[in-house]
Amino acid sequence: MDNKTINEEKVAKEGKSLNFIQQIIEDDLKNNVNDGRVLTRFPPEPNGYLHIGHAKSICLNFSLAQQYQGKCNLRFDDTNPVKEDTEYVDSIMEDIQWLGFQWEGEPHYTSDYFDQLYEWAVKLIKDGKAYVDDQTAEQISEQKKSPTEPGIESPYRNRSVEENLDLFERMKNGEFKDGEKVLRAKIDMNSPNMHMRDPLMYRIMHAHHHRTGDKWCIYPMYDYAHGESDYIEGITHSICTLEFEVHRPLYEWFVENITDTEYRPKQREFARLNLSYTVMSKRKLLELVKDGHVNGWDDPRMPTVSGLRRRGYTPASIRNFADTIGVAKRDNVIDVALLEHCVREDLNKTAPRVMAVLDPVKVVLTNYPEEQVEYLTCENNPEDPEAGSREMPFTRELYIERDDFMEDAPKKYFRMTPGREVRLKFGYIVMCESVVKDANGNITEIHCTYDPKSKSGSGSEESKRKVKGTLHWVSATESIPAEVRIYDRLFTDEAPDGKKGVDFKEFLNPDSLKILTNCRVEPSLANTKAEDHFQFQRLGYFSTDKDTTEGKLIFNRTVPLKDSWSKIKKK
RNA sequence: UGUCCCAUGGUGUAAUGGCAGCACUAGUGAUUUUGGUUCAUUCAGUCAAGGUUCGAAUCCUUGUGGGACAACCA
Repeated sequence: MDNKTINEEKVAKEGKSLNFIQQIIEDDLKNNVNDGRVLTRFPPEPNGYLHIGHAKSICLNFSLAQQYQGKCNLRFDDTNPVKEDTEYVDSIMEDIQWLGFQWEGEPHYTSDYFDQLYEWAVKLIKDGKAYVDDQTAEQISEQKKSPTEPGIESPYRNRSVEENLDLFERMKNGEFKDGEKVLRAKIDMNSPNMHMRDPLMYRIMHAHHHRTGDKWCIYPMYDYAHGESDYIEGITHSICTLEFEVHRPLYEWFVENITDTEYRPKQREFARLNLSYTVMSKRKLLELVKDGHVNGWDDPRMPTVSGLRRRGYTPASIRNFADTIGVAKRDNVIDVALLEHCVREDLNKTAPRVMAVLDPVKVVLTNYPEEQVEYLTCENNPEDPEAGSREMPFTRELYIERDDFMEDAPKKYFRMTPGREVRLKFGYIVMCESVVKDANGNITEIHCTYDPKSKSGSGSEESKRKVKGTLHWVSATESIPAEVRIYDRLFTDEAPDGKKGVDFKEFLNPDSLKILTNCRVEPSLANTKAEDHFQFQRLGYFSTDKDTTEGKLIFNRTVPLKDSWSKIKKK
């Protein structure tokens, strides 16, 4: 498929400037660094579902590869068996492909490299650059001291190579319990960079690994495994988020001390995505799921890839979003309005227009023949001439939106009110003559007359008459019932997790989900399938939910249309 | 009283010593059988002080502000 985004086209057309990572790559290419190859990688830990922040990283890594005739690997960073599971492996692969990307060859796993990593650890021991420490986690942590004071060397730091080799092998063979021993790199306990104060390389974990089973009871730490894995795969540009910046010297130390070639993978860091009105940390998202504030990881209010997908976001809109927000090193909070803009921009061009009435009130055309069903031609998408048209039934009894009628309307109300003409989209001009109310004064029926000569597209004088309002509608007798789920932002505060001492759940929006069960949609929607996208005329973009069955249609509102009327109304 | 990173309209991002631009948001107007779209248009920015230079958002110095780092997590 063509993954070119709107922005990439703009770059080509306008010669837009490069982000700092593209500049680094172009410099490397110019200097023939690593033979002018570009190989990036997306390295998730399979311990949860992907969110929009991961999507940014995915788009970055895969797009860079595409742009520079390179490749992008997928590598599952599975060095901690107690947190990881194949369930996540599968969902991650599905999300990446749904976004429109394909990794190079088979997926890789850090666990594929456990043998090699072990061998290199042995080499580091032999070179006097690693040692086995018998101390507890607490002791080791204490000796590291704080960033402002020098650390203390472990009493086991100067064990002989032979003893270290023997102990490390016995660690591997399962002779010790969890926590009894670790392997540490021998670097510098006085380094101002805490990560260089003899970091752990291996810990003992008698745990079942989702891929290597019970083969191993020692597992490498991220810092040791990541750079070496990049090295094994021949990654040229290892792009990660800002918090790993201080890890970089260690990343380079590990690669430097096992290689005898010129090649070096290059770690570079960019600022992670933050979205207003959203939390992004795995821990908090998990909390929302576990405590039942949302209905699972793919709840349409979640910022997960699967949640956005179910909400009705398209892959193109997310790719475009990632492109539009750019890549830089300063901390940022992107306005969710930009995400919403991106999906409207895409759906406006692609989503078929249909008629749906979410809060119906009955309209009776008193001068329209009973029993008559007339089929009106409706344009599927004014933005896309190729989209064609469909026929929609028009009858004496109709439904319109309760919001679209007012008994005493202000001047600027361009909808139905007694004595003012409005057009029913694709149909006739009608005028309200009277209303019928129940005992409580609620309107139950609106009686109108229609102008038979005003039919849309008939070419008559009356059909060309301008009236101020155009309403959407469905036939009362021919339309079908549906449930519509209206979503609002999950949090009421711009920065729900940015408040010290306040739990982010304090800011949960109690009205983030409204379920409307009384909706009516035009009959052409009878055969809609999950993940179909529509514009409900005048209302917004909607997507068919996966819970839809033959007898029960369910739609999710992706995002409402921009609405200048609600702003006028407030004034 | 450490090391590292960062600082451009409300938000995000460009300008690589030479006209501070683009997008989103907000406002206004035109078009419109969607109060949508589209088009036009307005508001709004270089953290501060000093230095180098013909010329500084950009280079230097010193501040100020924000962030990361002290998991047997990644």
